[in-house]
Amino acid sequence: MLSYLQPQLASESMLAICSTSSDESNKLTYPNEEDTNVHFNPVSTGIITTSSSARIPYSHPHHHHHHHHHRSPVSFVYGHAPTPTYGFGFGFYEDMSPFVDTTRSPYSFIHTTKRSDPNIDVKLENMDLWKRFAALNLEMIITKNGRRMFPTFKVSITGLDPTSKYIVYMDVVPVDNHRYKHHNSQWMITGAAEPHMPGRFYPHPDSNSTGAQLMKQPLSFSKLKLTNNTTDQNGHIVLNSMHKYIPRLHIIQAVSSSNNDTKLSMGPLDNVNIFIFPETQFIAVTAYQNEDVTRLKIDNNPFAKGFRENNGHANRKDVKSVKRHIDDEYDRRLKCNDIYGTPESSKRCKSSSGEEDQTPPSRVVPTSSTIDVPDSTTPFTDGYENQFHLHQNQLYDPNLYASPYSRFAPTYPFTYSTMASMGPTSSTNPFTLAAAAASRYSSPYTFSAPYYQHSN
DNA sequence: TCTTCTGCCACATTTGAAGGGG
DNA sequence: ACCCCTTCAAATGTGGCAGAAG
Repeated sequence: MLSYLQPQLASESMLAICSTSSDESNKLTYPNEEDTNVHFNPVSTGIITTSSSARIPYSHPHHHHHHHHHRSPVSFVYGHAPTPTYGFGFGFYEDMSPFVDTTRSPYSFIHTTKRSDPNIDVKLENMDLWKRFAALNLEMIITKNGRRMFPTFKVSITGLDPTSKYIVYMDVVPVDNHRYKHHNSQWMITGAAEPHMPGRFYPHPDSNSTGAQLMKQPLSFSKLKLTNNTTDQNGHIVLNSMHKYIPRLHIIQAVSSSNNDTKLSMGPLDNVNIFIFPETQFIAVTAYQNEDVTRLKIDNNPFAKGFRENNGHANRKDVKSVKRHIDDEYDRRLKCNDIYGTPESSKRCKSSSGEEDQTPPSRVVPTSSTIDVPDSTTPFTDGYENQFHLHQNQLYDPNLYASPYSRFAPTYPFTYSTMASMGPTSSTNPFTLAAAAASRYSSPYTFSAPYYQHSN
């Protein structure tokens, strides 16, 4: 492995990252049980953050003494998630009781695989909604052409270097090695999982931005799509139906190329930060299994308003009713038009980014975020091709990294065909490289080594 | 038989081009 | 010319449903 690396990158840190598929390396990357002095106790009164990711001090395997100042006063317990035998609980909890209601737990564990910059913190924006779904066992529809996630994965980031540029992207990885089925209103395991198709990474539209820009407003991954089409050519994330997954957020600090200020490149893999929110776990399905999940989606997803009770499908085949509905819509638009003069109403009537309307119908007043939150997707050109083109021209300097990683790329079967036609091959695509990098310290099947943060 | 998947549908939002006023 | 707002229509995002597929 070492011989594949360019000299300047064949650092000790690279060693640690590249070899983590083994148990030995896990001990290097994660604090092991000897490092902890607090045992996980679910009955404890300790309450930790539930809306924000916990801070995990990262200690370089070979430089512990250099990084002690990064350790937070919080103690951690390293727990190996037991293999769940039934239910849809969250890892460790299944040890104690099946079908855990995650919303009642005062704990939240962070399932992070790497956090190289301890200053970076990430908060899941719509945590309340995620938790309501998690309590029901969230299902995400996957389709041949790709389906968006709902709720939308939306985060706000703090602690970035304001002037440095970052690459921010998402992927979705298996939570366990099981295939599930829904039977008698319950999820249960039916067998072993199908192999996961790795390497599909979704770069955030604002990825080519400075830390200041990225921290300015929440980052929404609303346009990410999930598919079950293994031959997908659109760069969507490929999942297996009836399998359990969790999204991951990756933040990589970019490094300026020395001879060209406008080109940036992914830094050493040391700069990778990964964040996982257990509340965002879901089972991929081609059709909803639990009607409570369906109901909650309909009630909160603006695109599904047509299925809401009072204007919903009970009347869909009633022509008169449909016409009346259309007239109502016309009236509504007229009203909207009527009050366009006031700035406030103007904003409300303007198109919003959709996921902002996640308030249940019973809740009348939207939060101030409806008005204040900028649409982070504005500069998005809505095409992976353009994104990669952007990276090719402005962000990614192939000369800097093509060589060390090109040896890794062949281990990844997937290539962006659209990307290939743009110039760089999969071996020089920064996101393919990132995928290879990420997989080296976190194979989807070995990442069941969660941390449970426990307040002191 | 049973479970899972697909295509099409009605209803809704979003987008972006075109037009108008300042 | 420019910018901001409005309008409008096409594109796109939803879950239901029936039947196909396995």
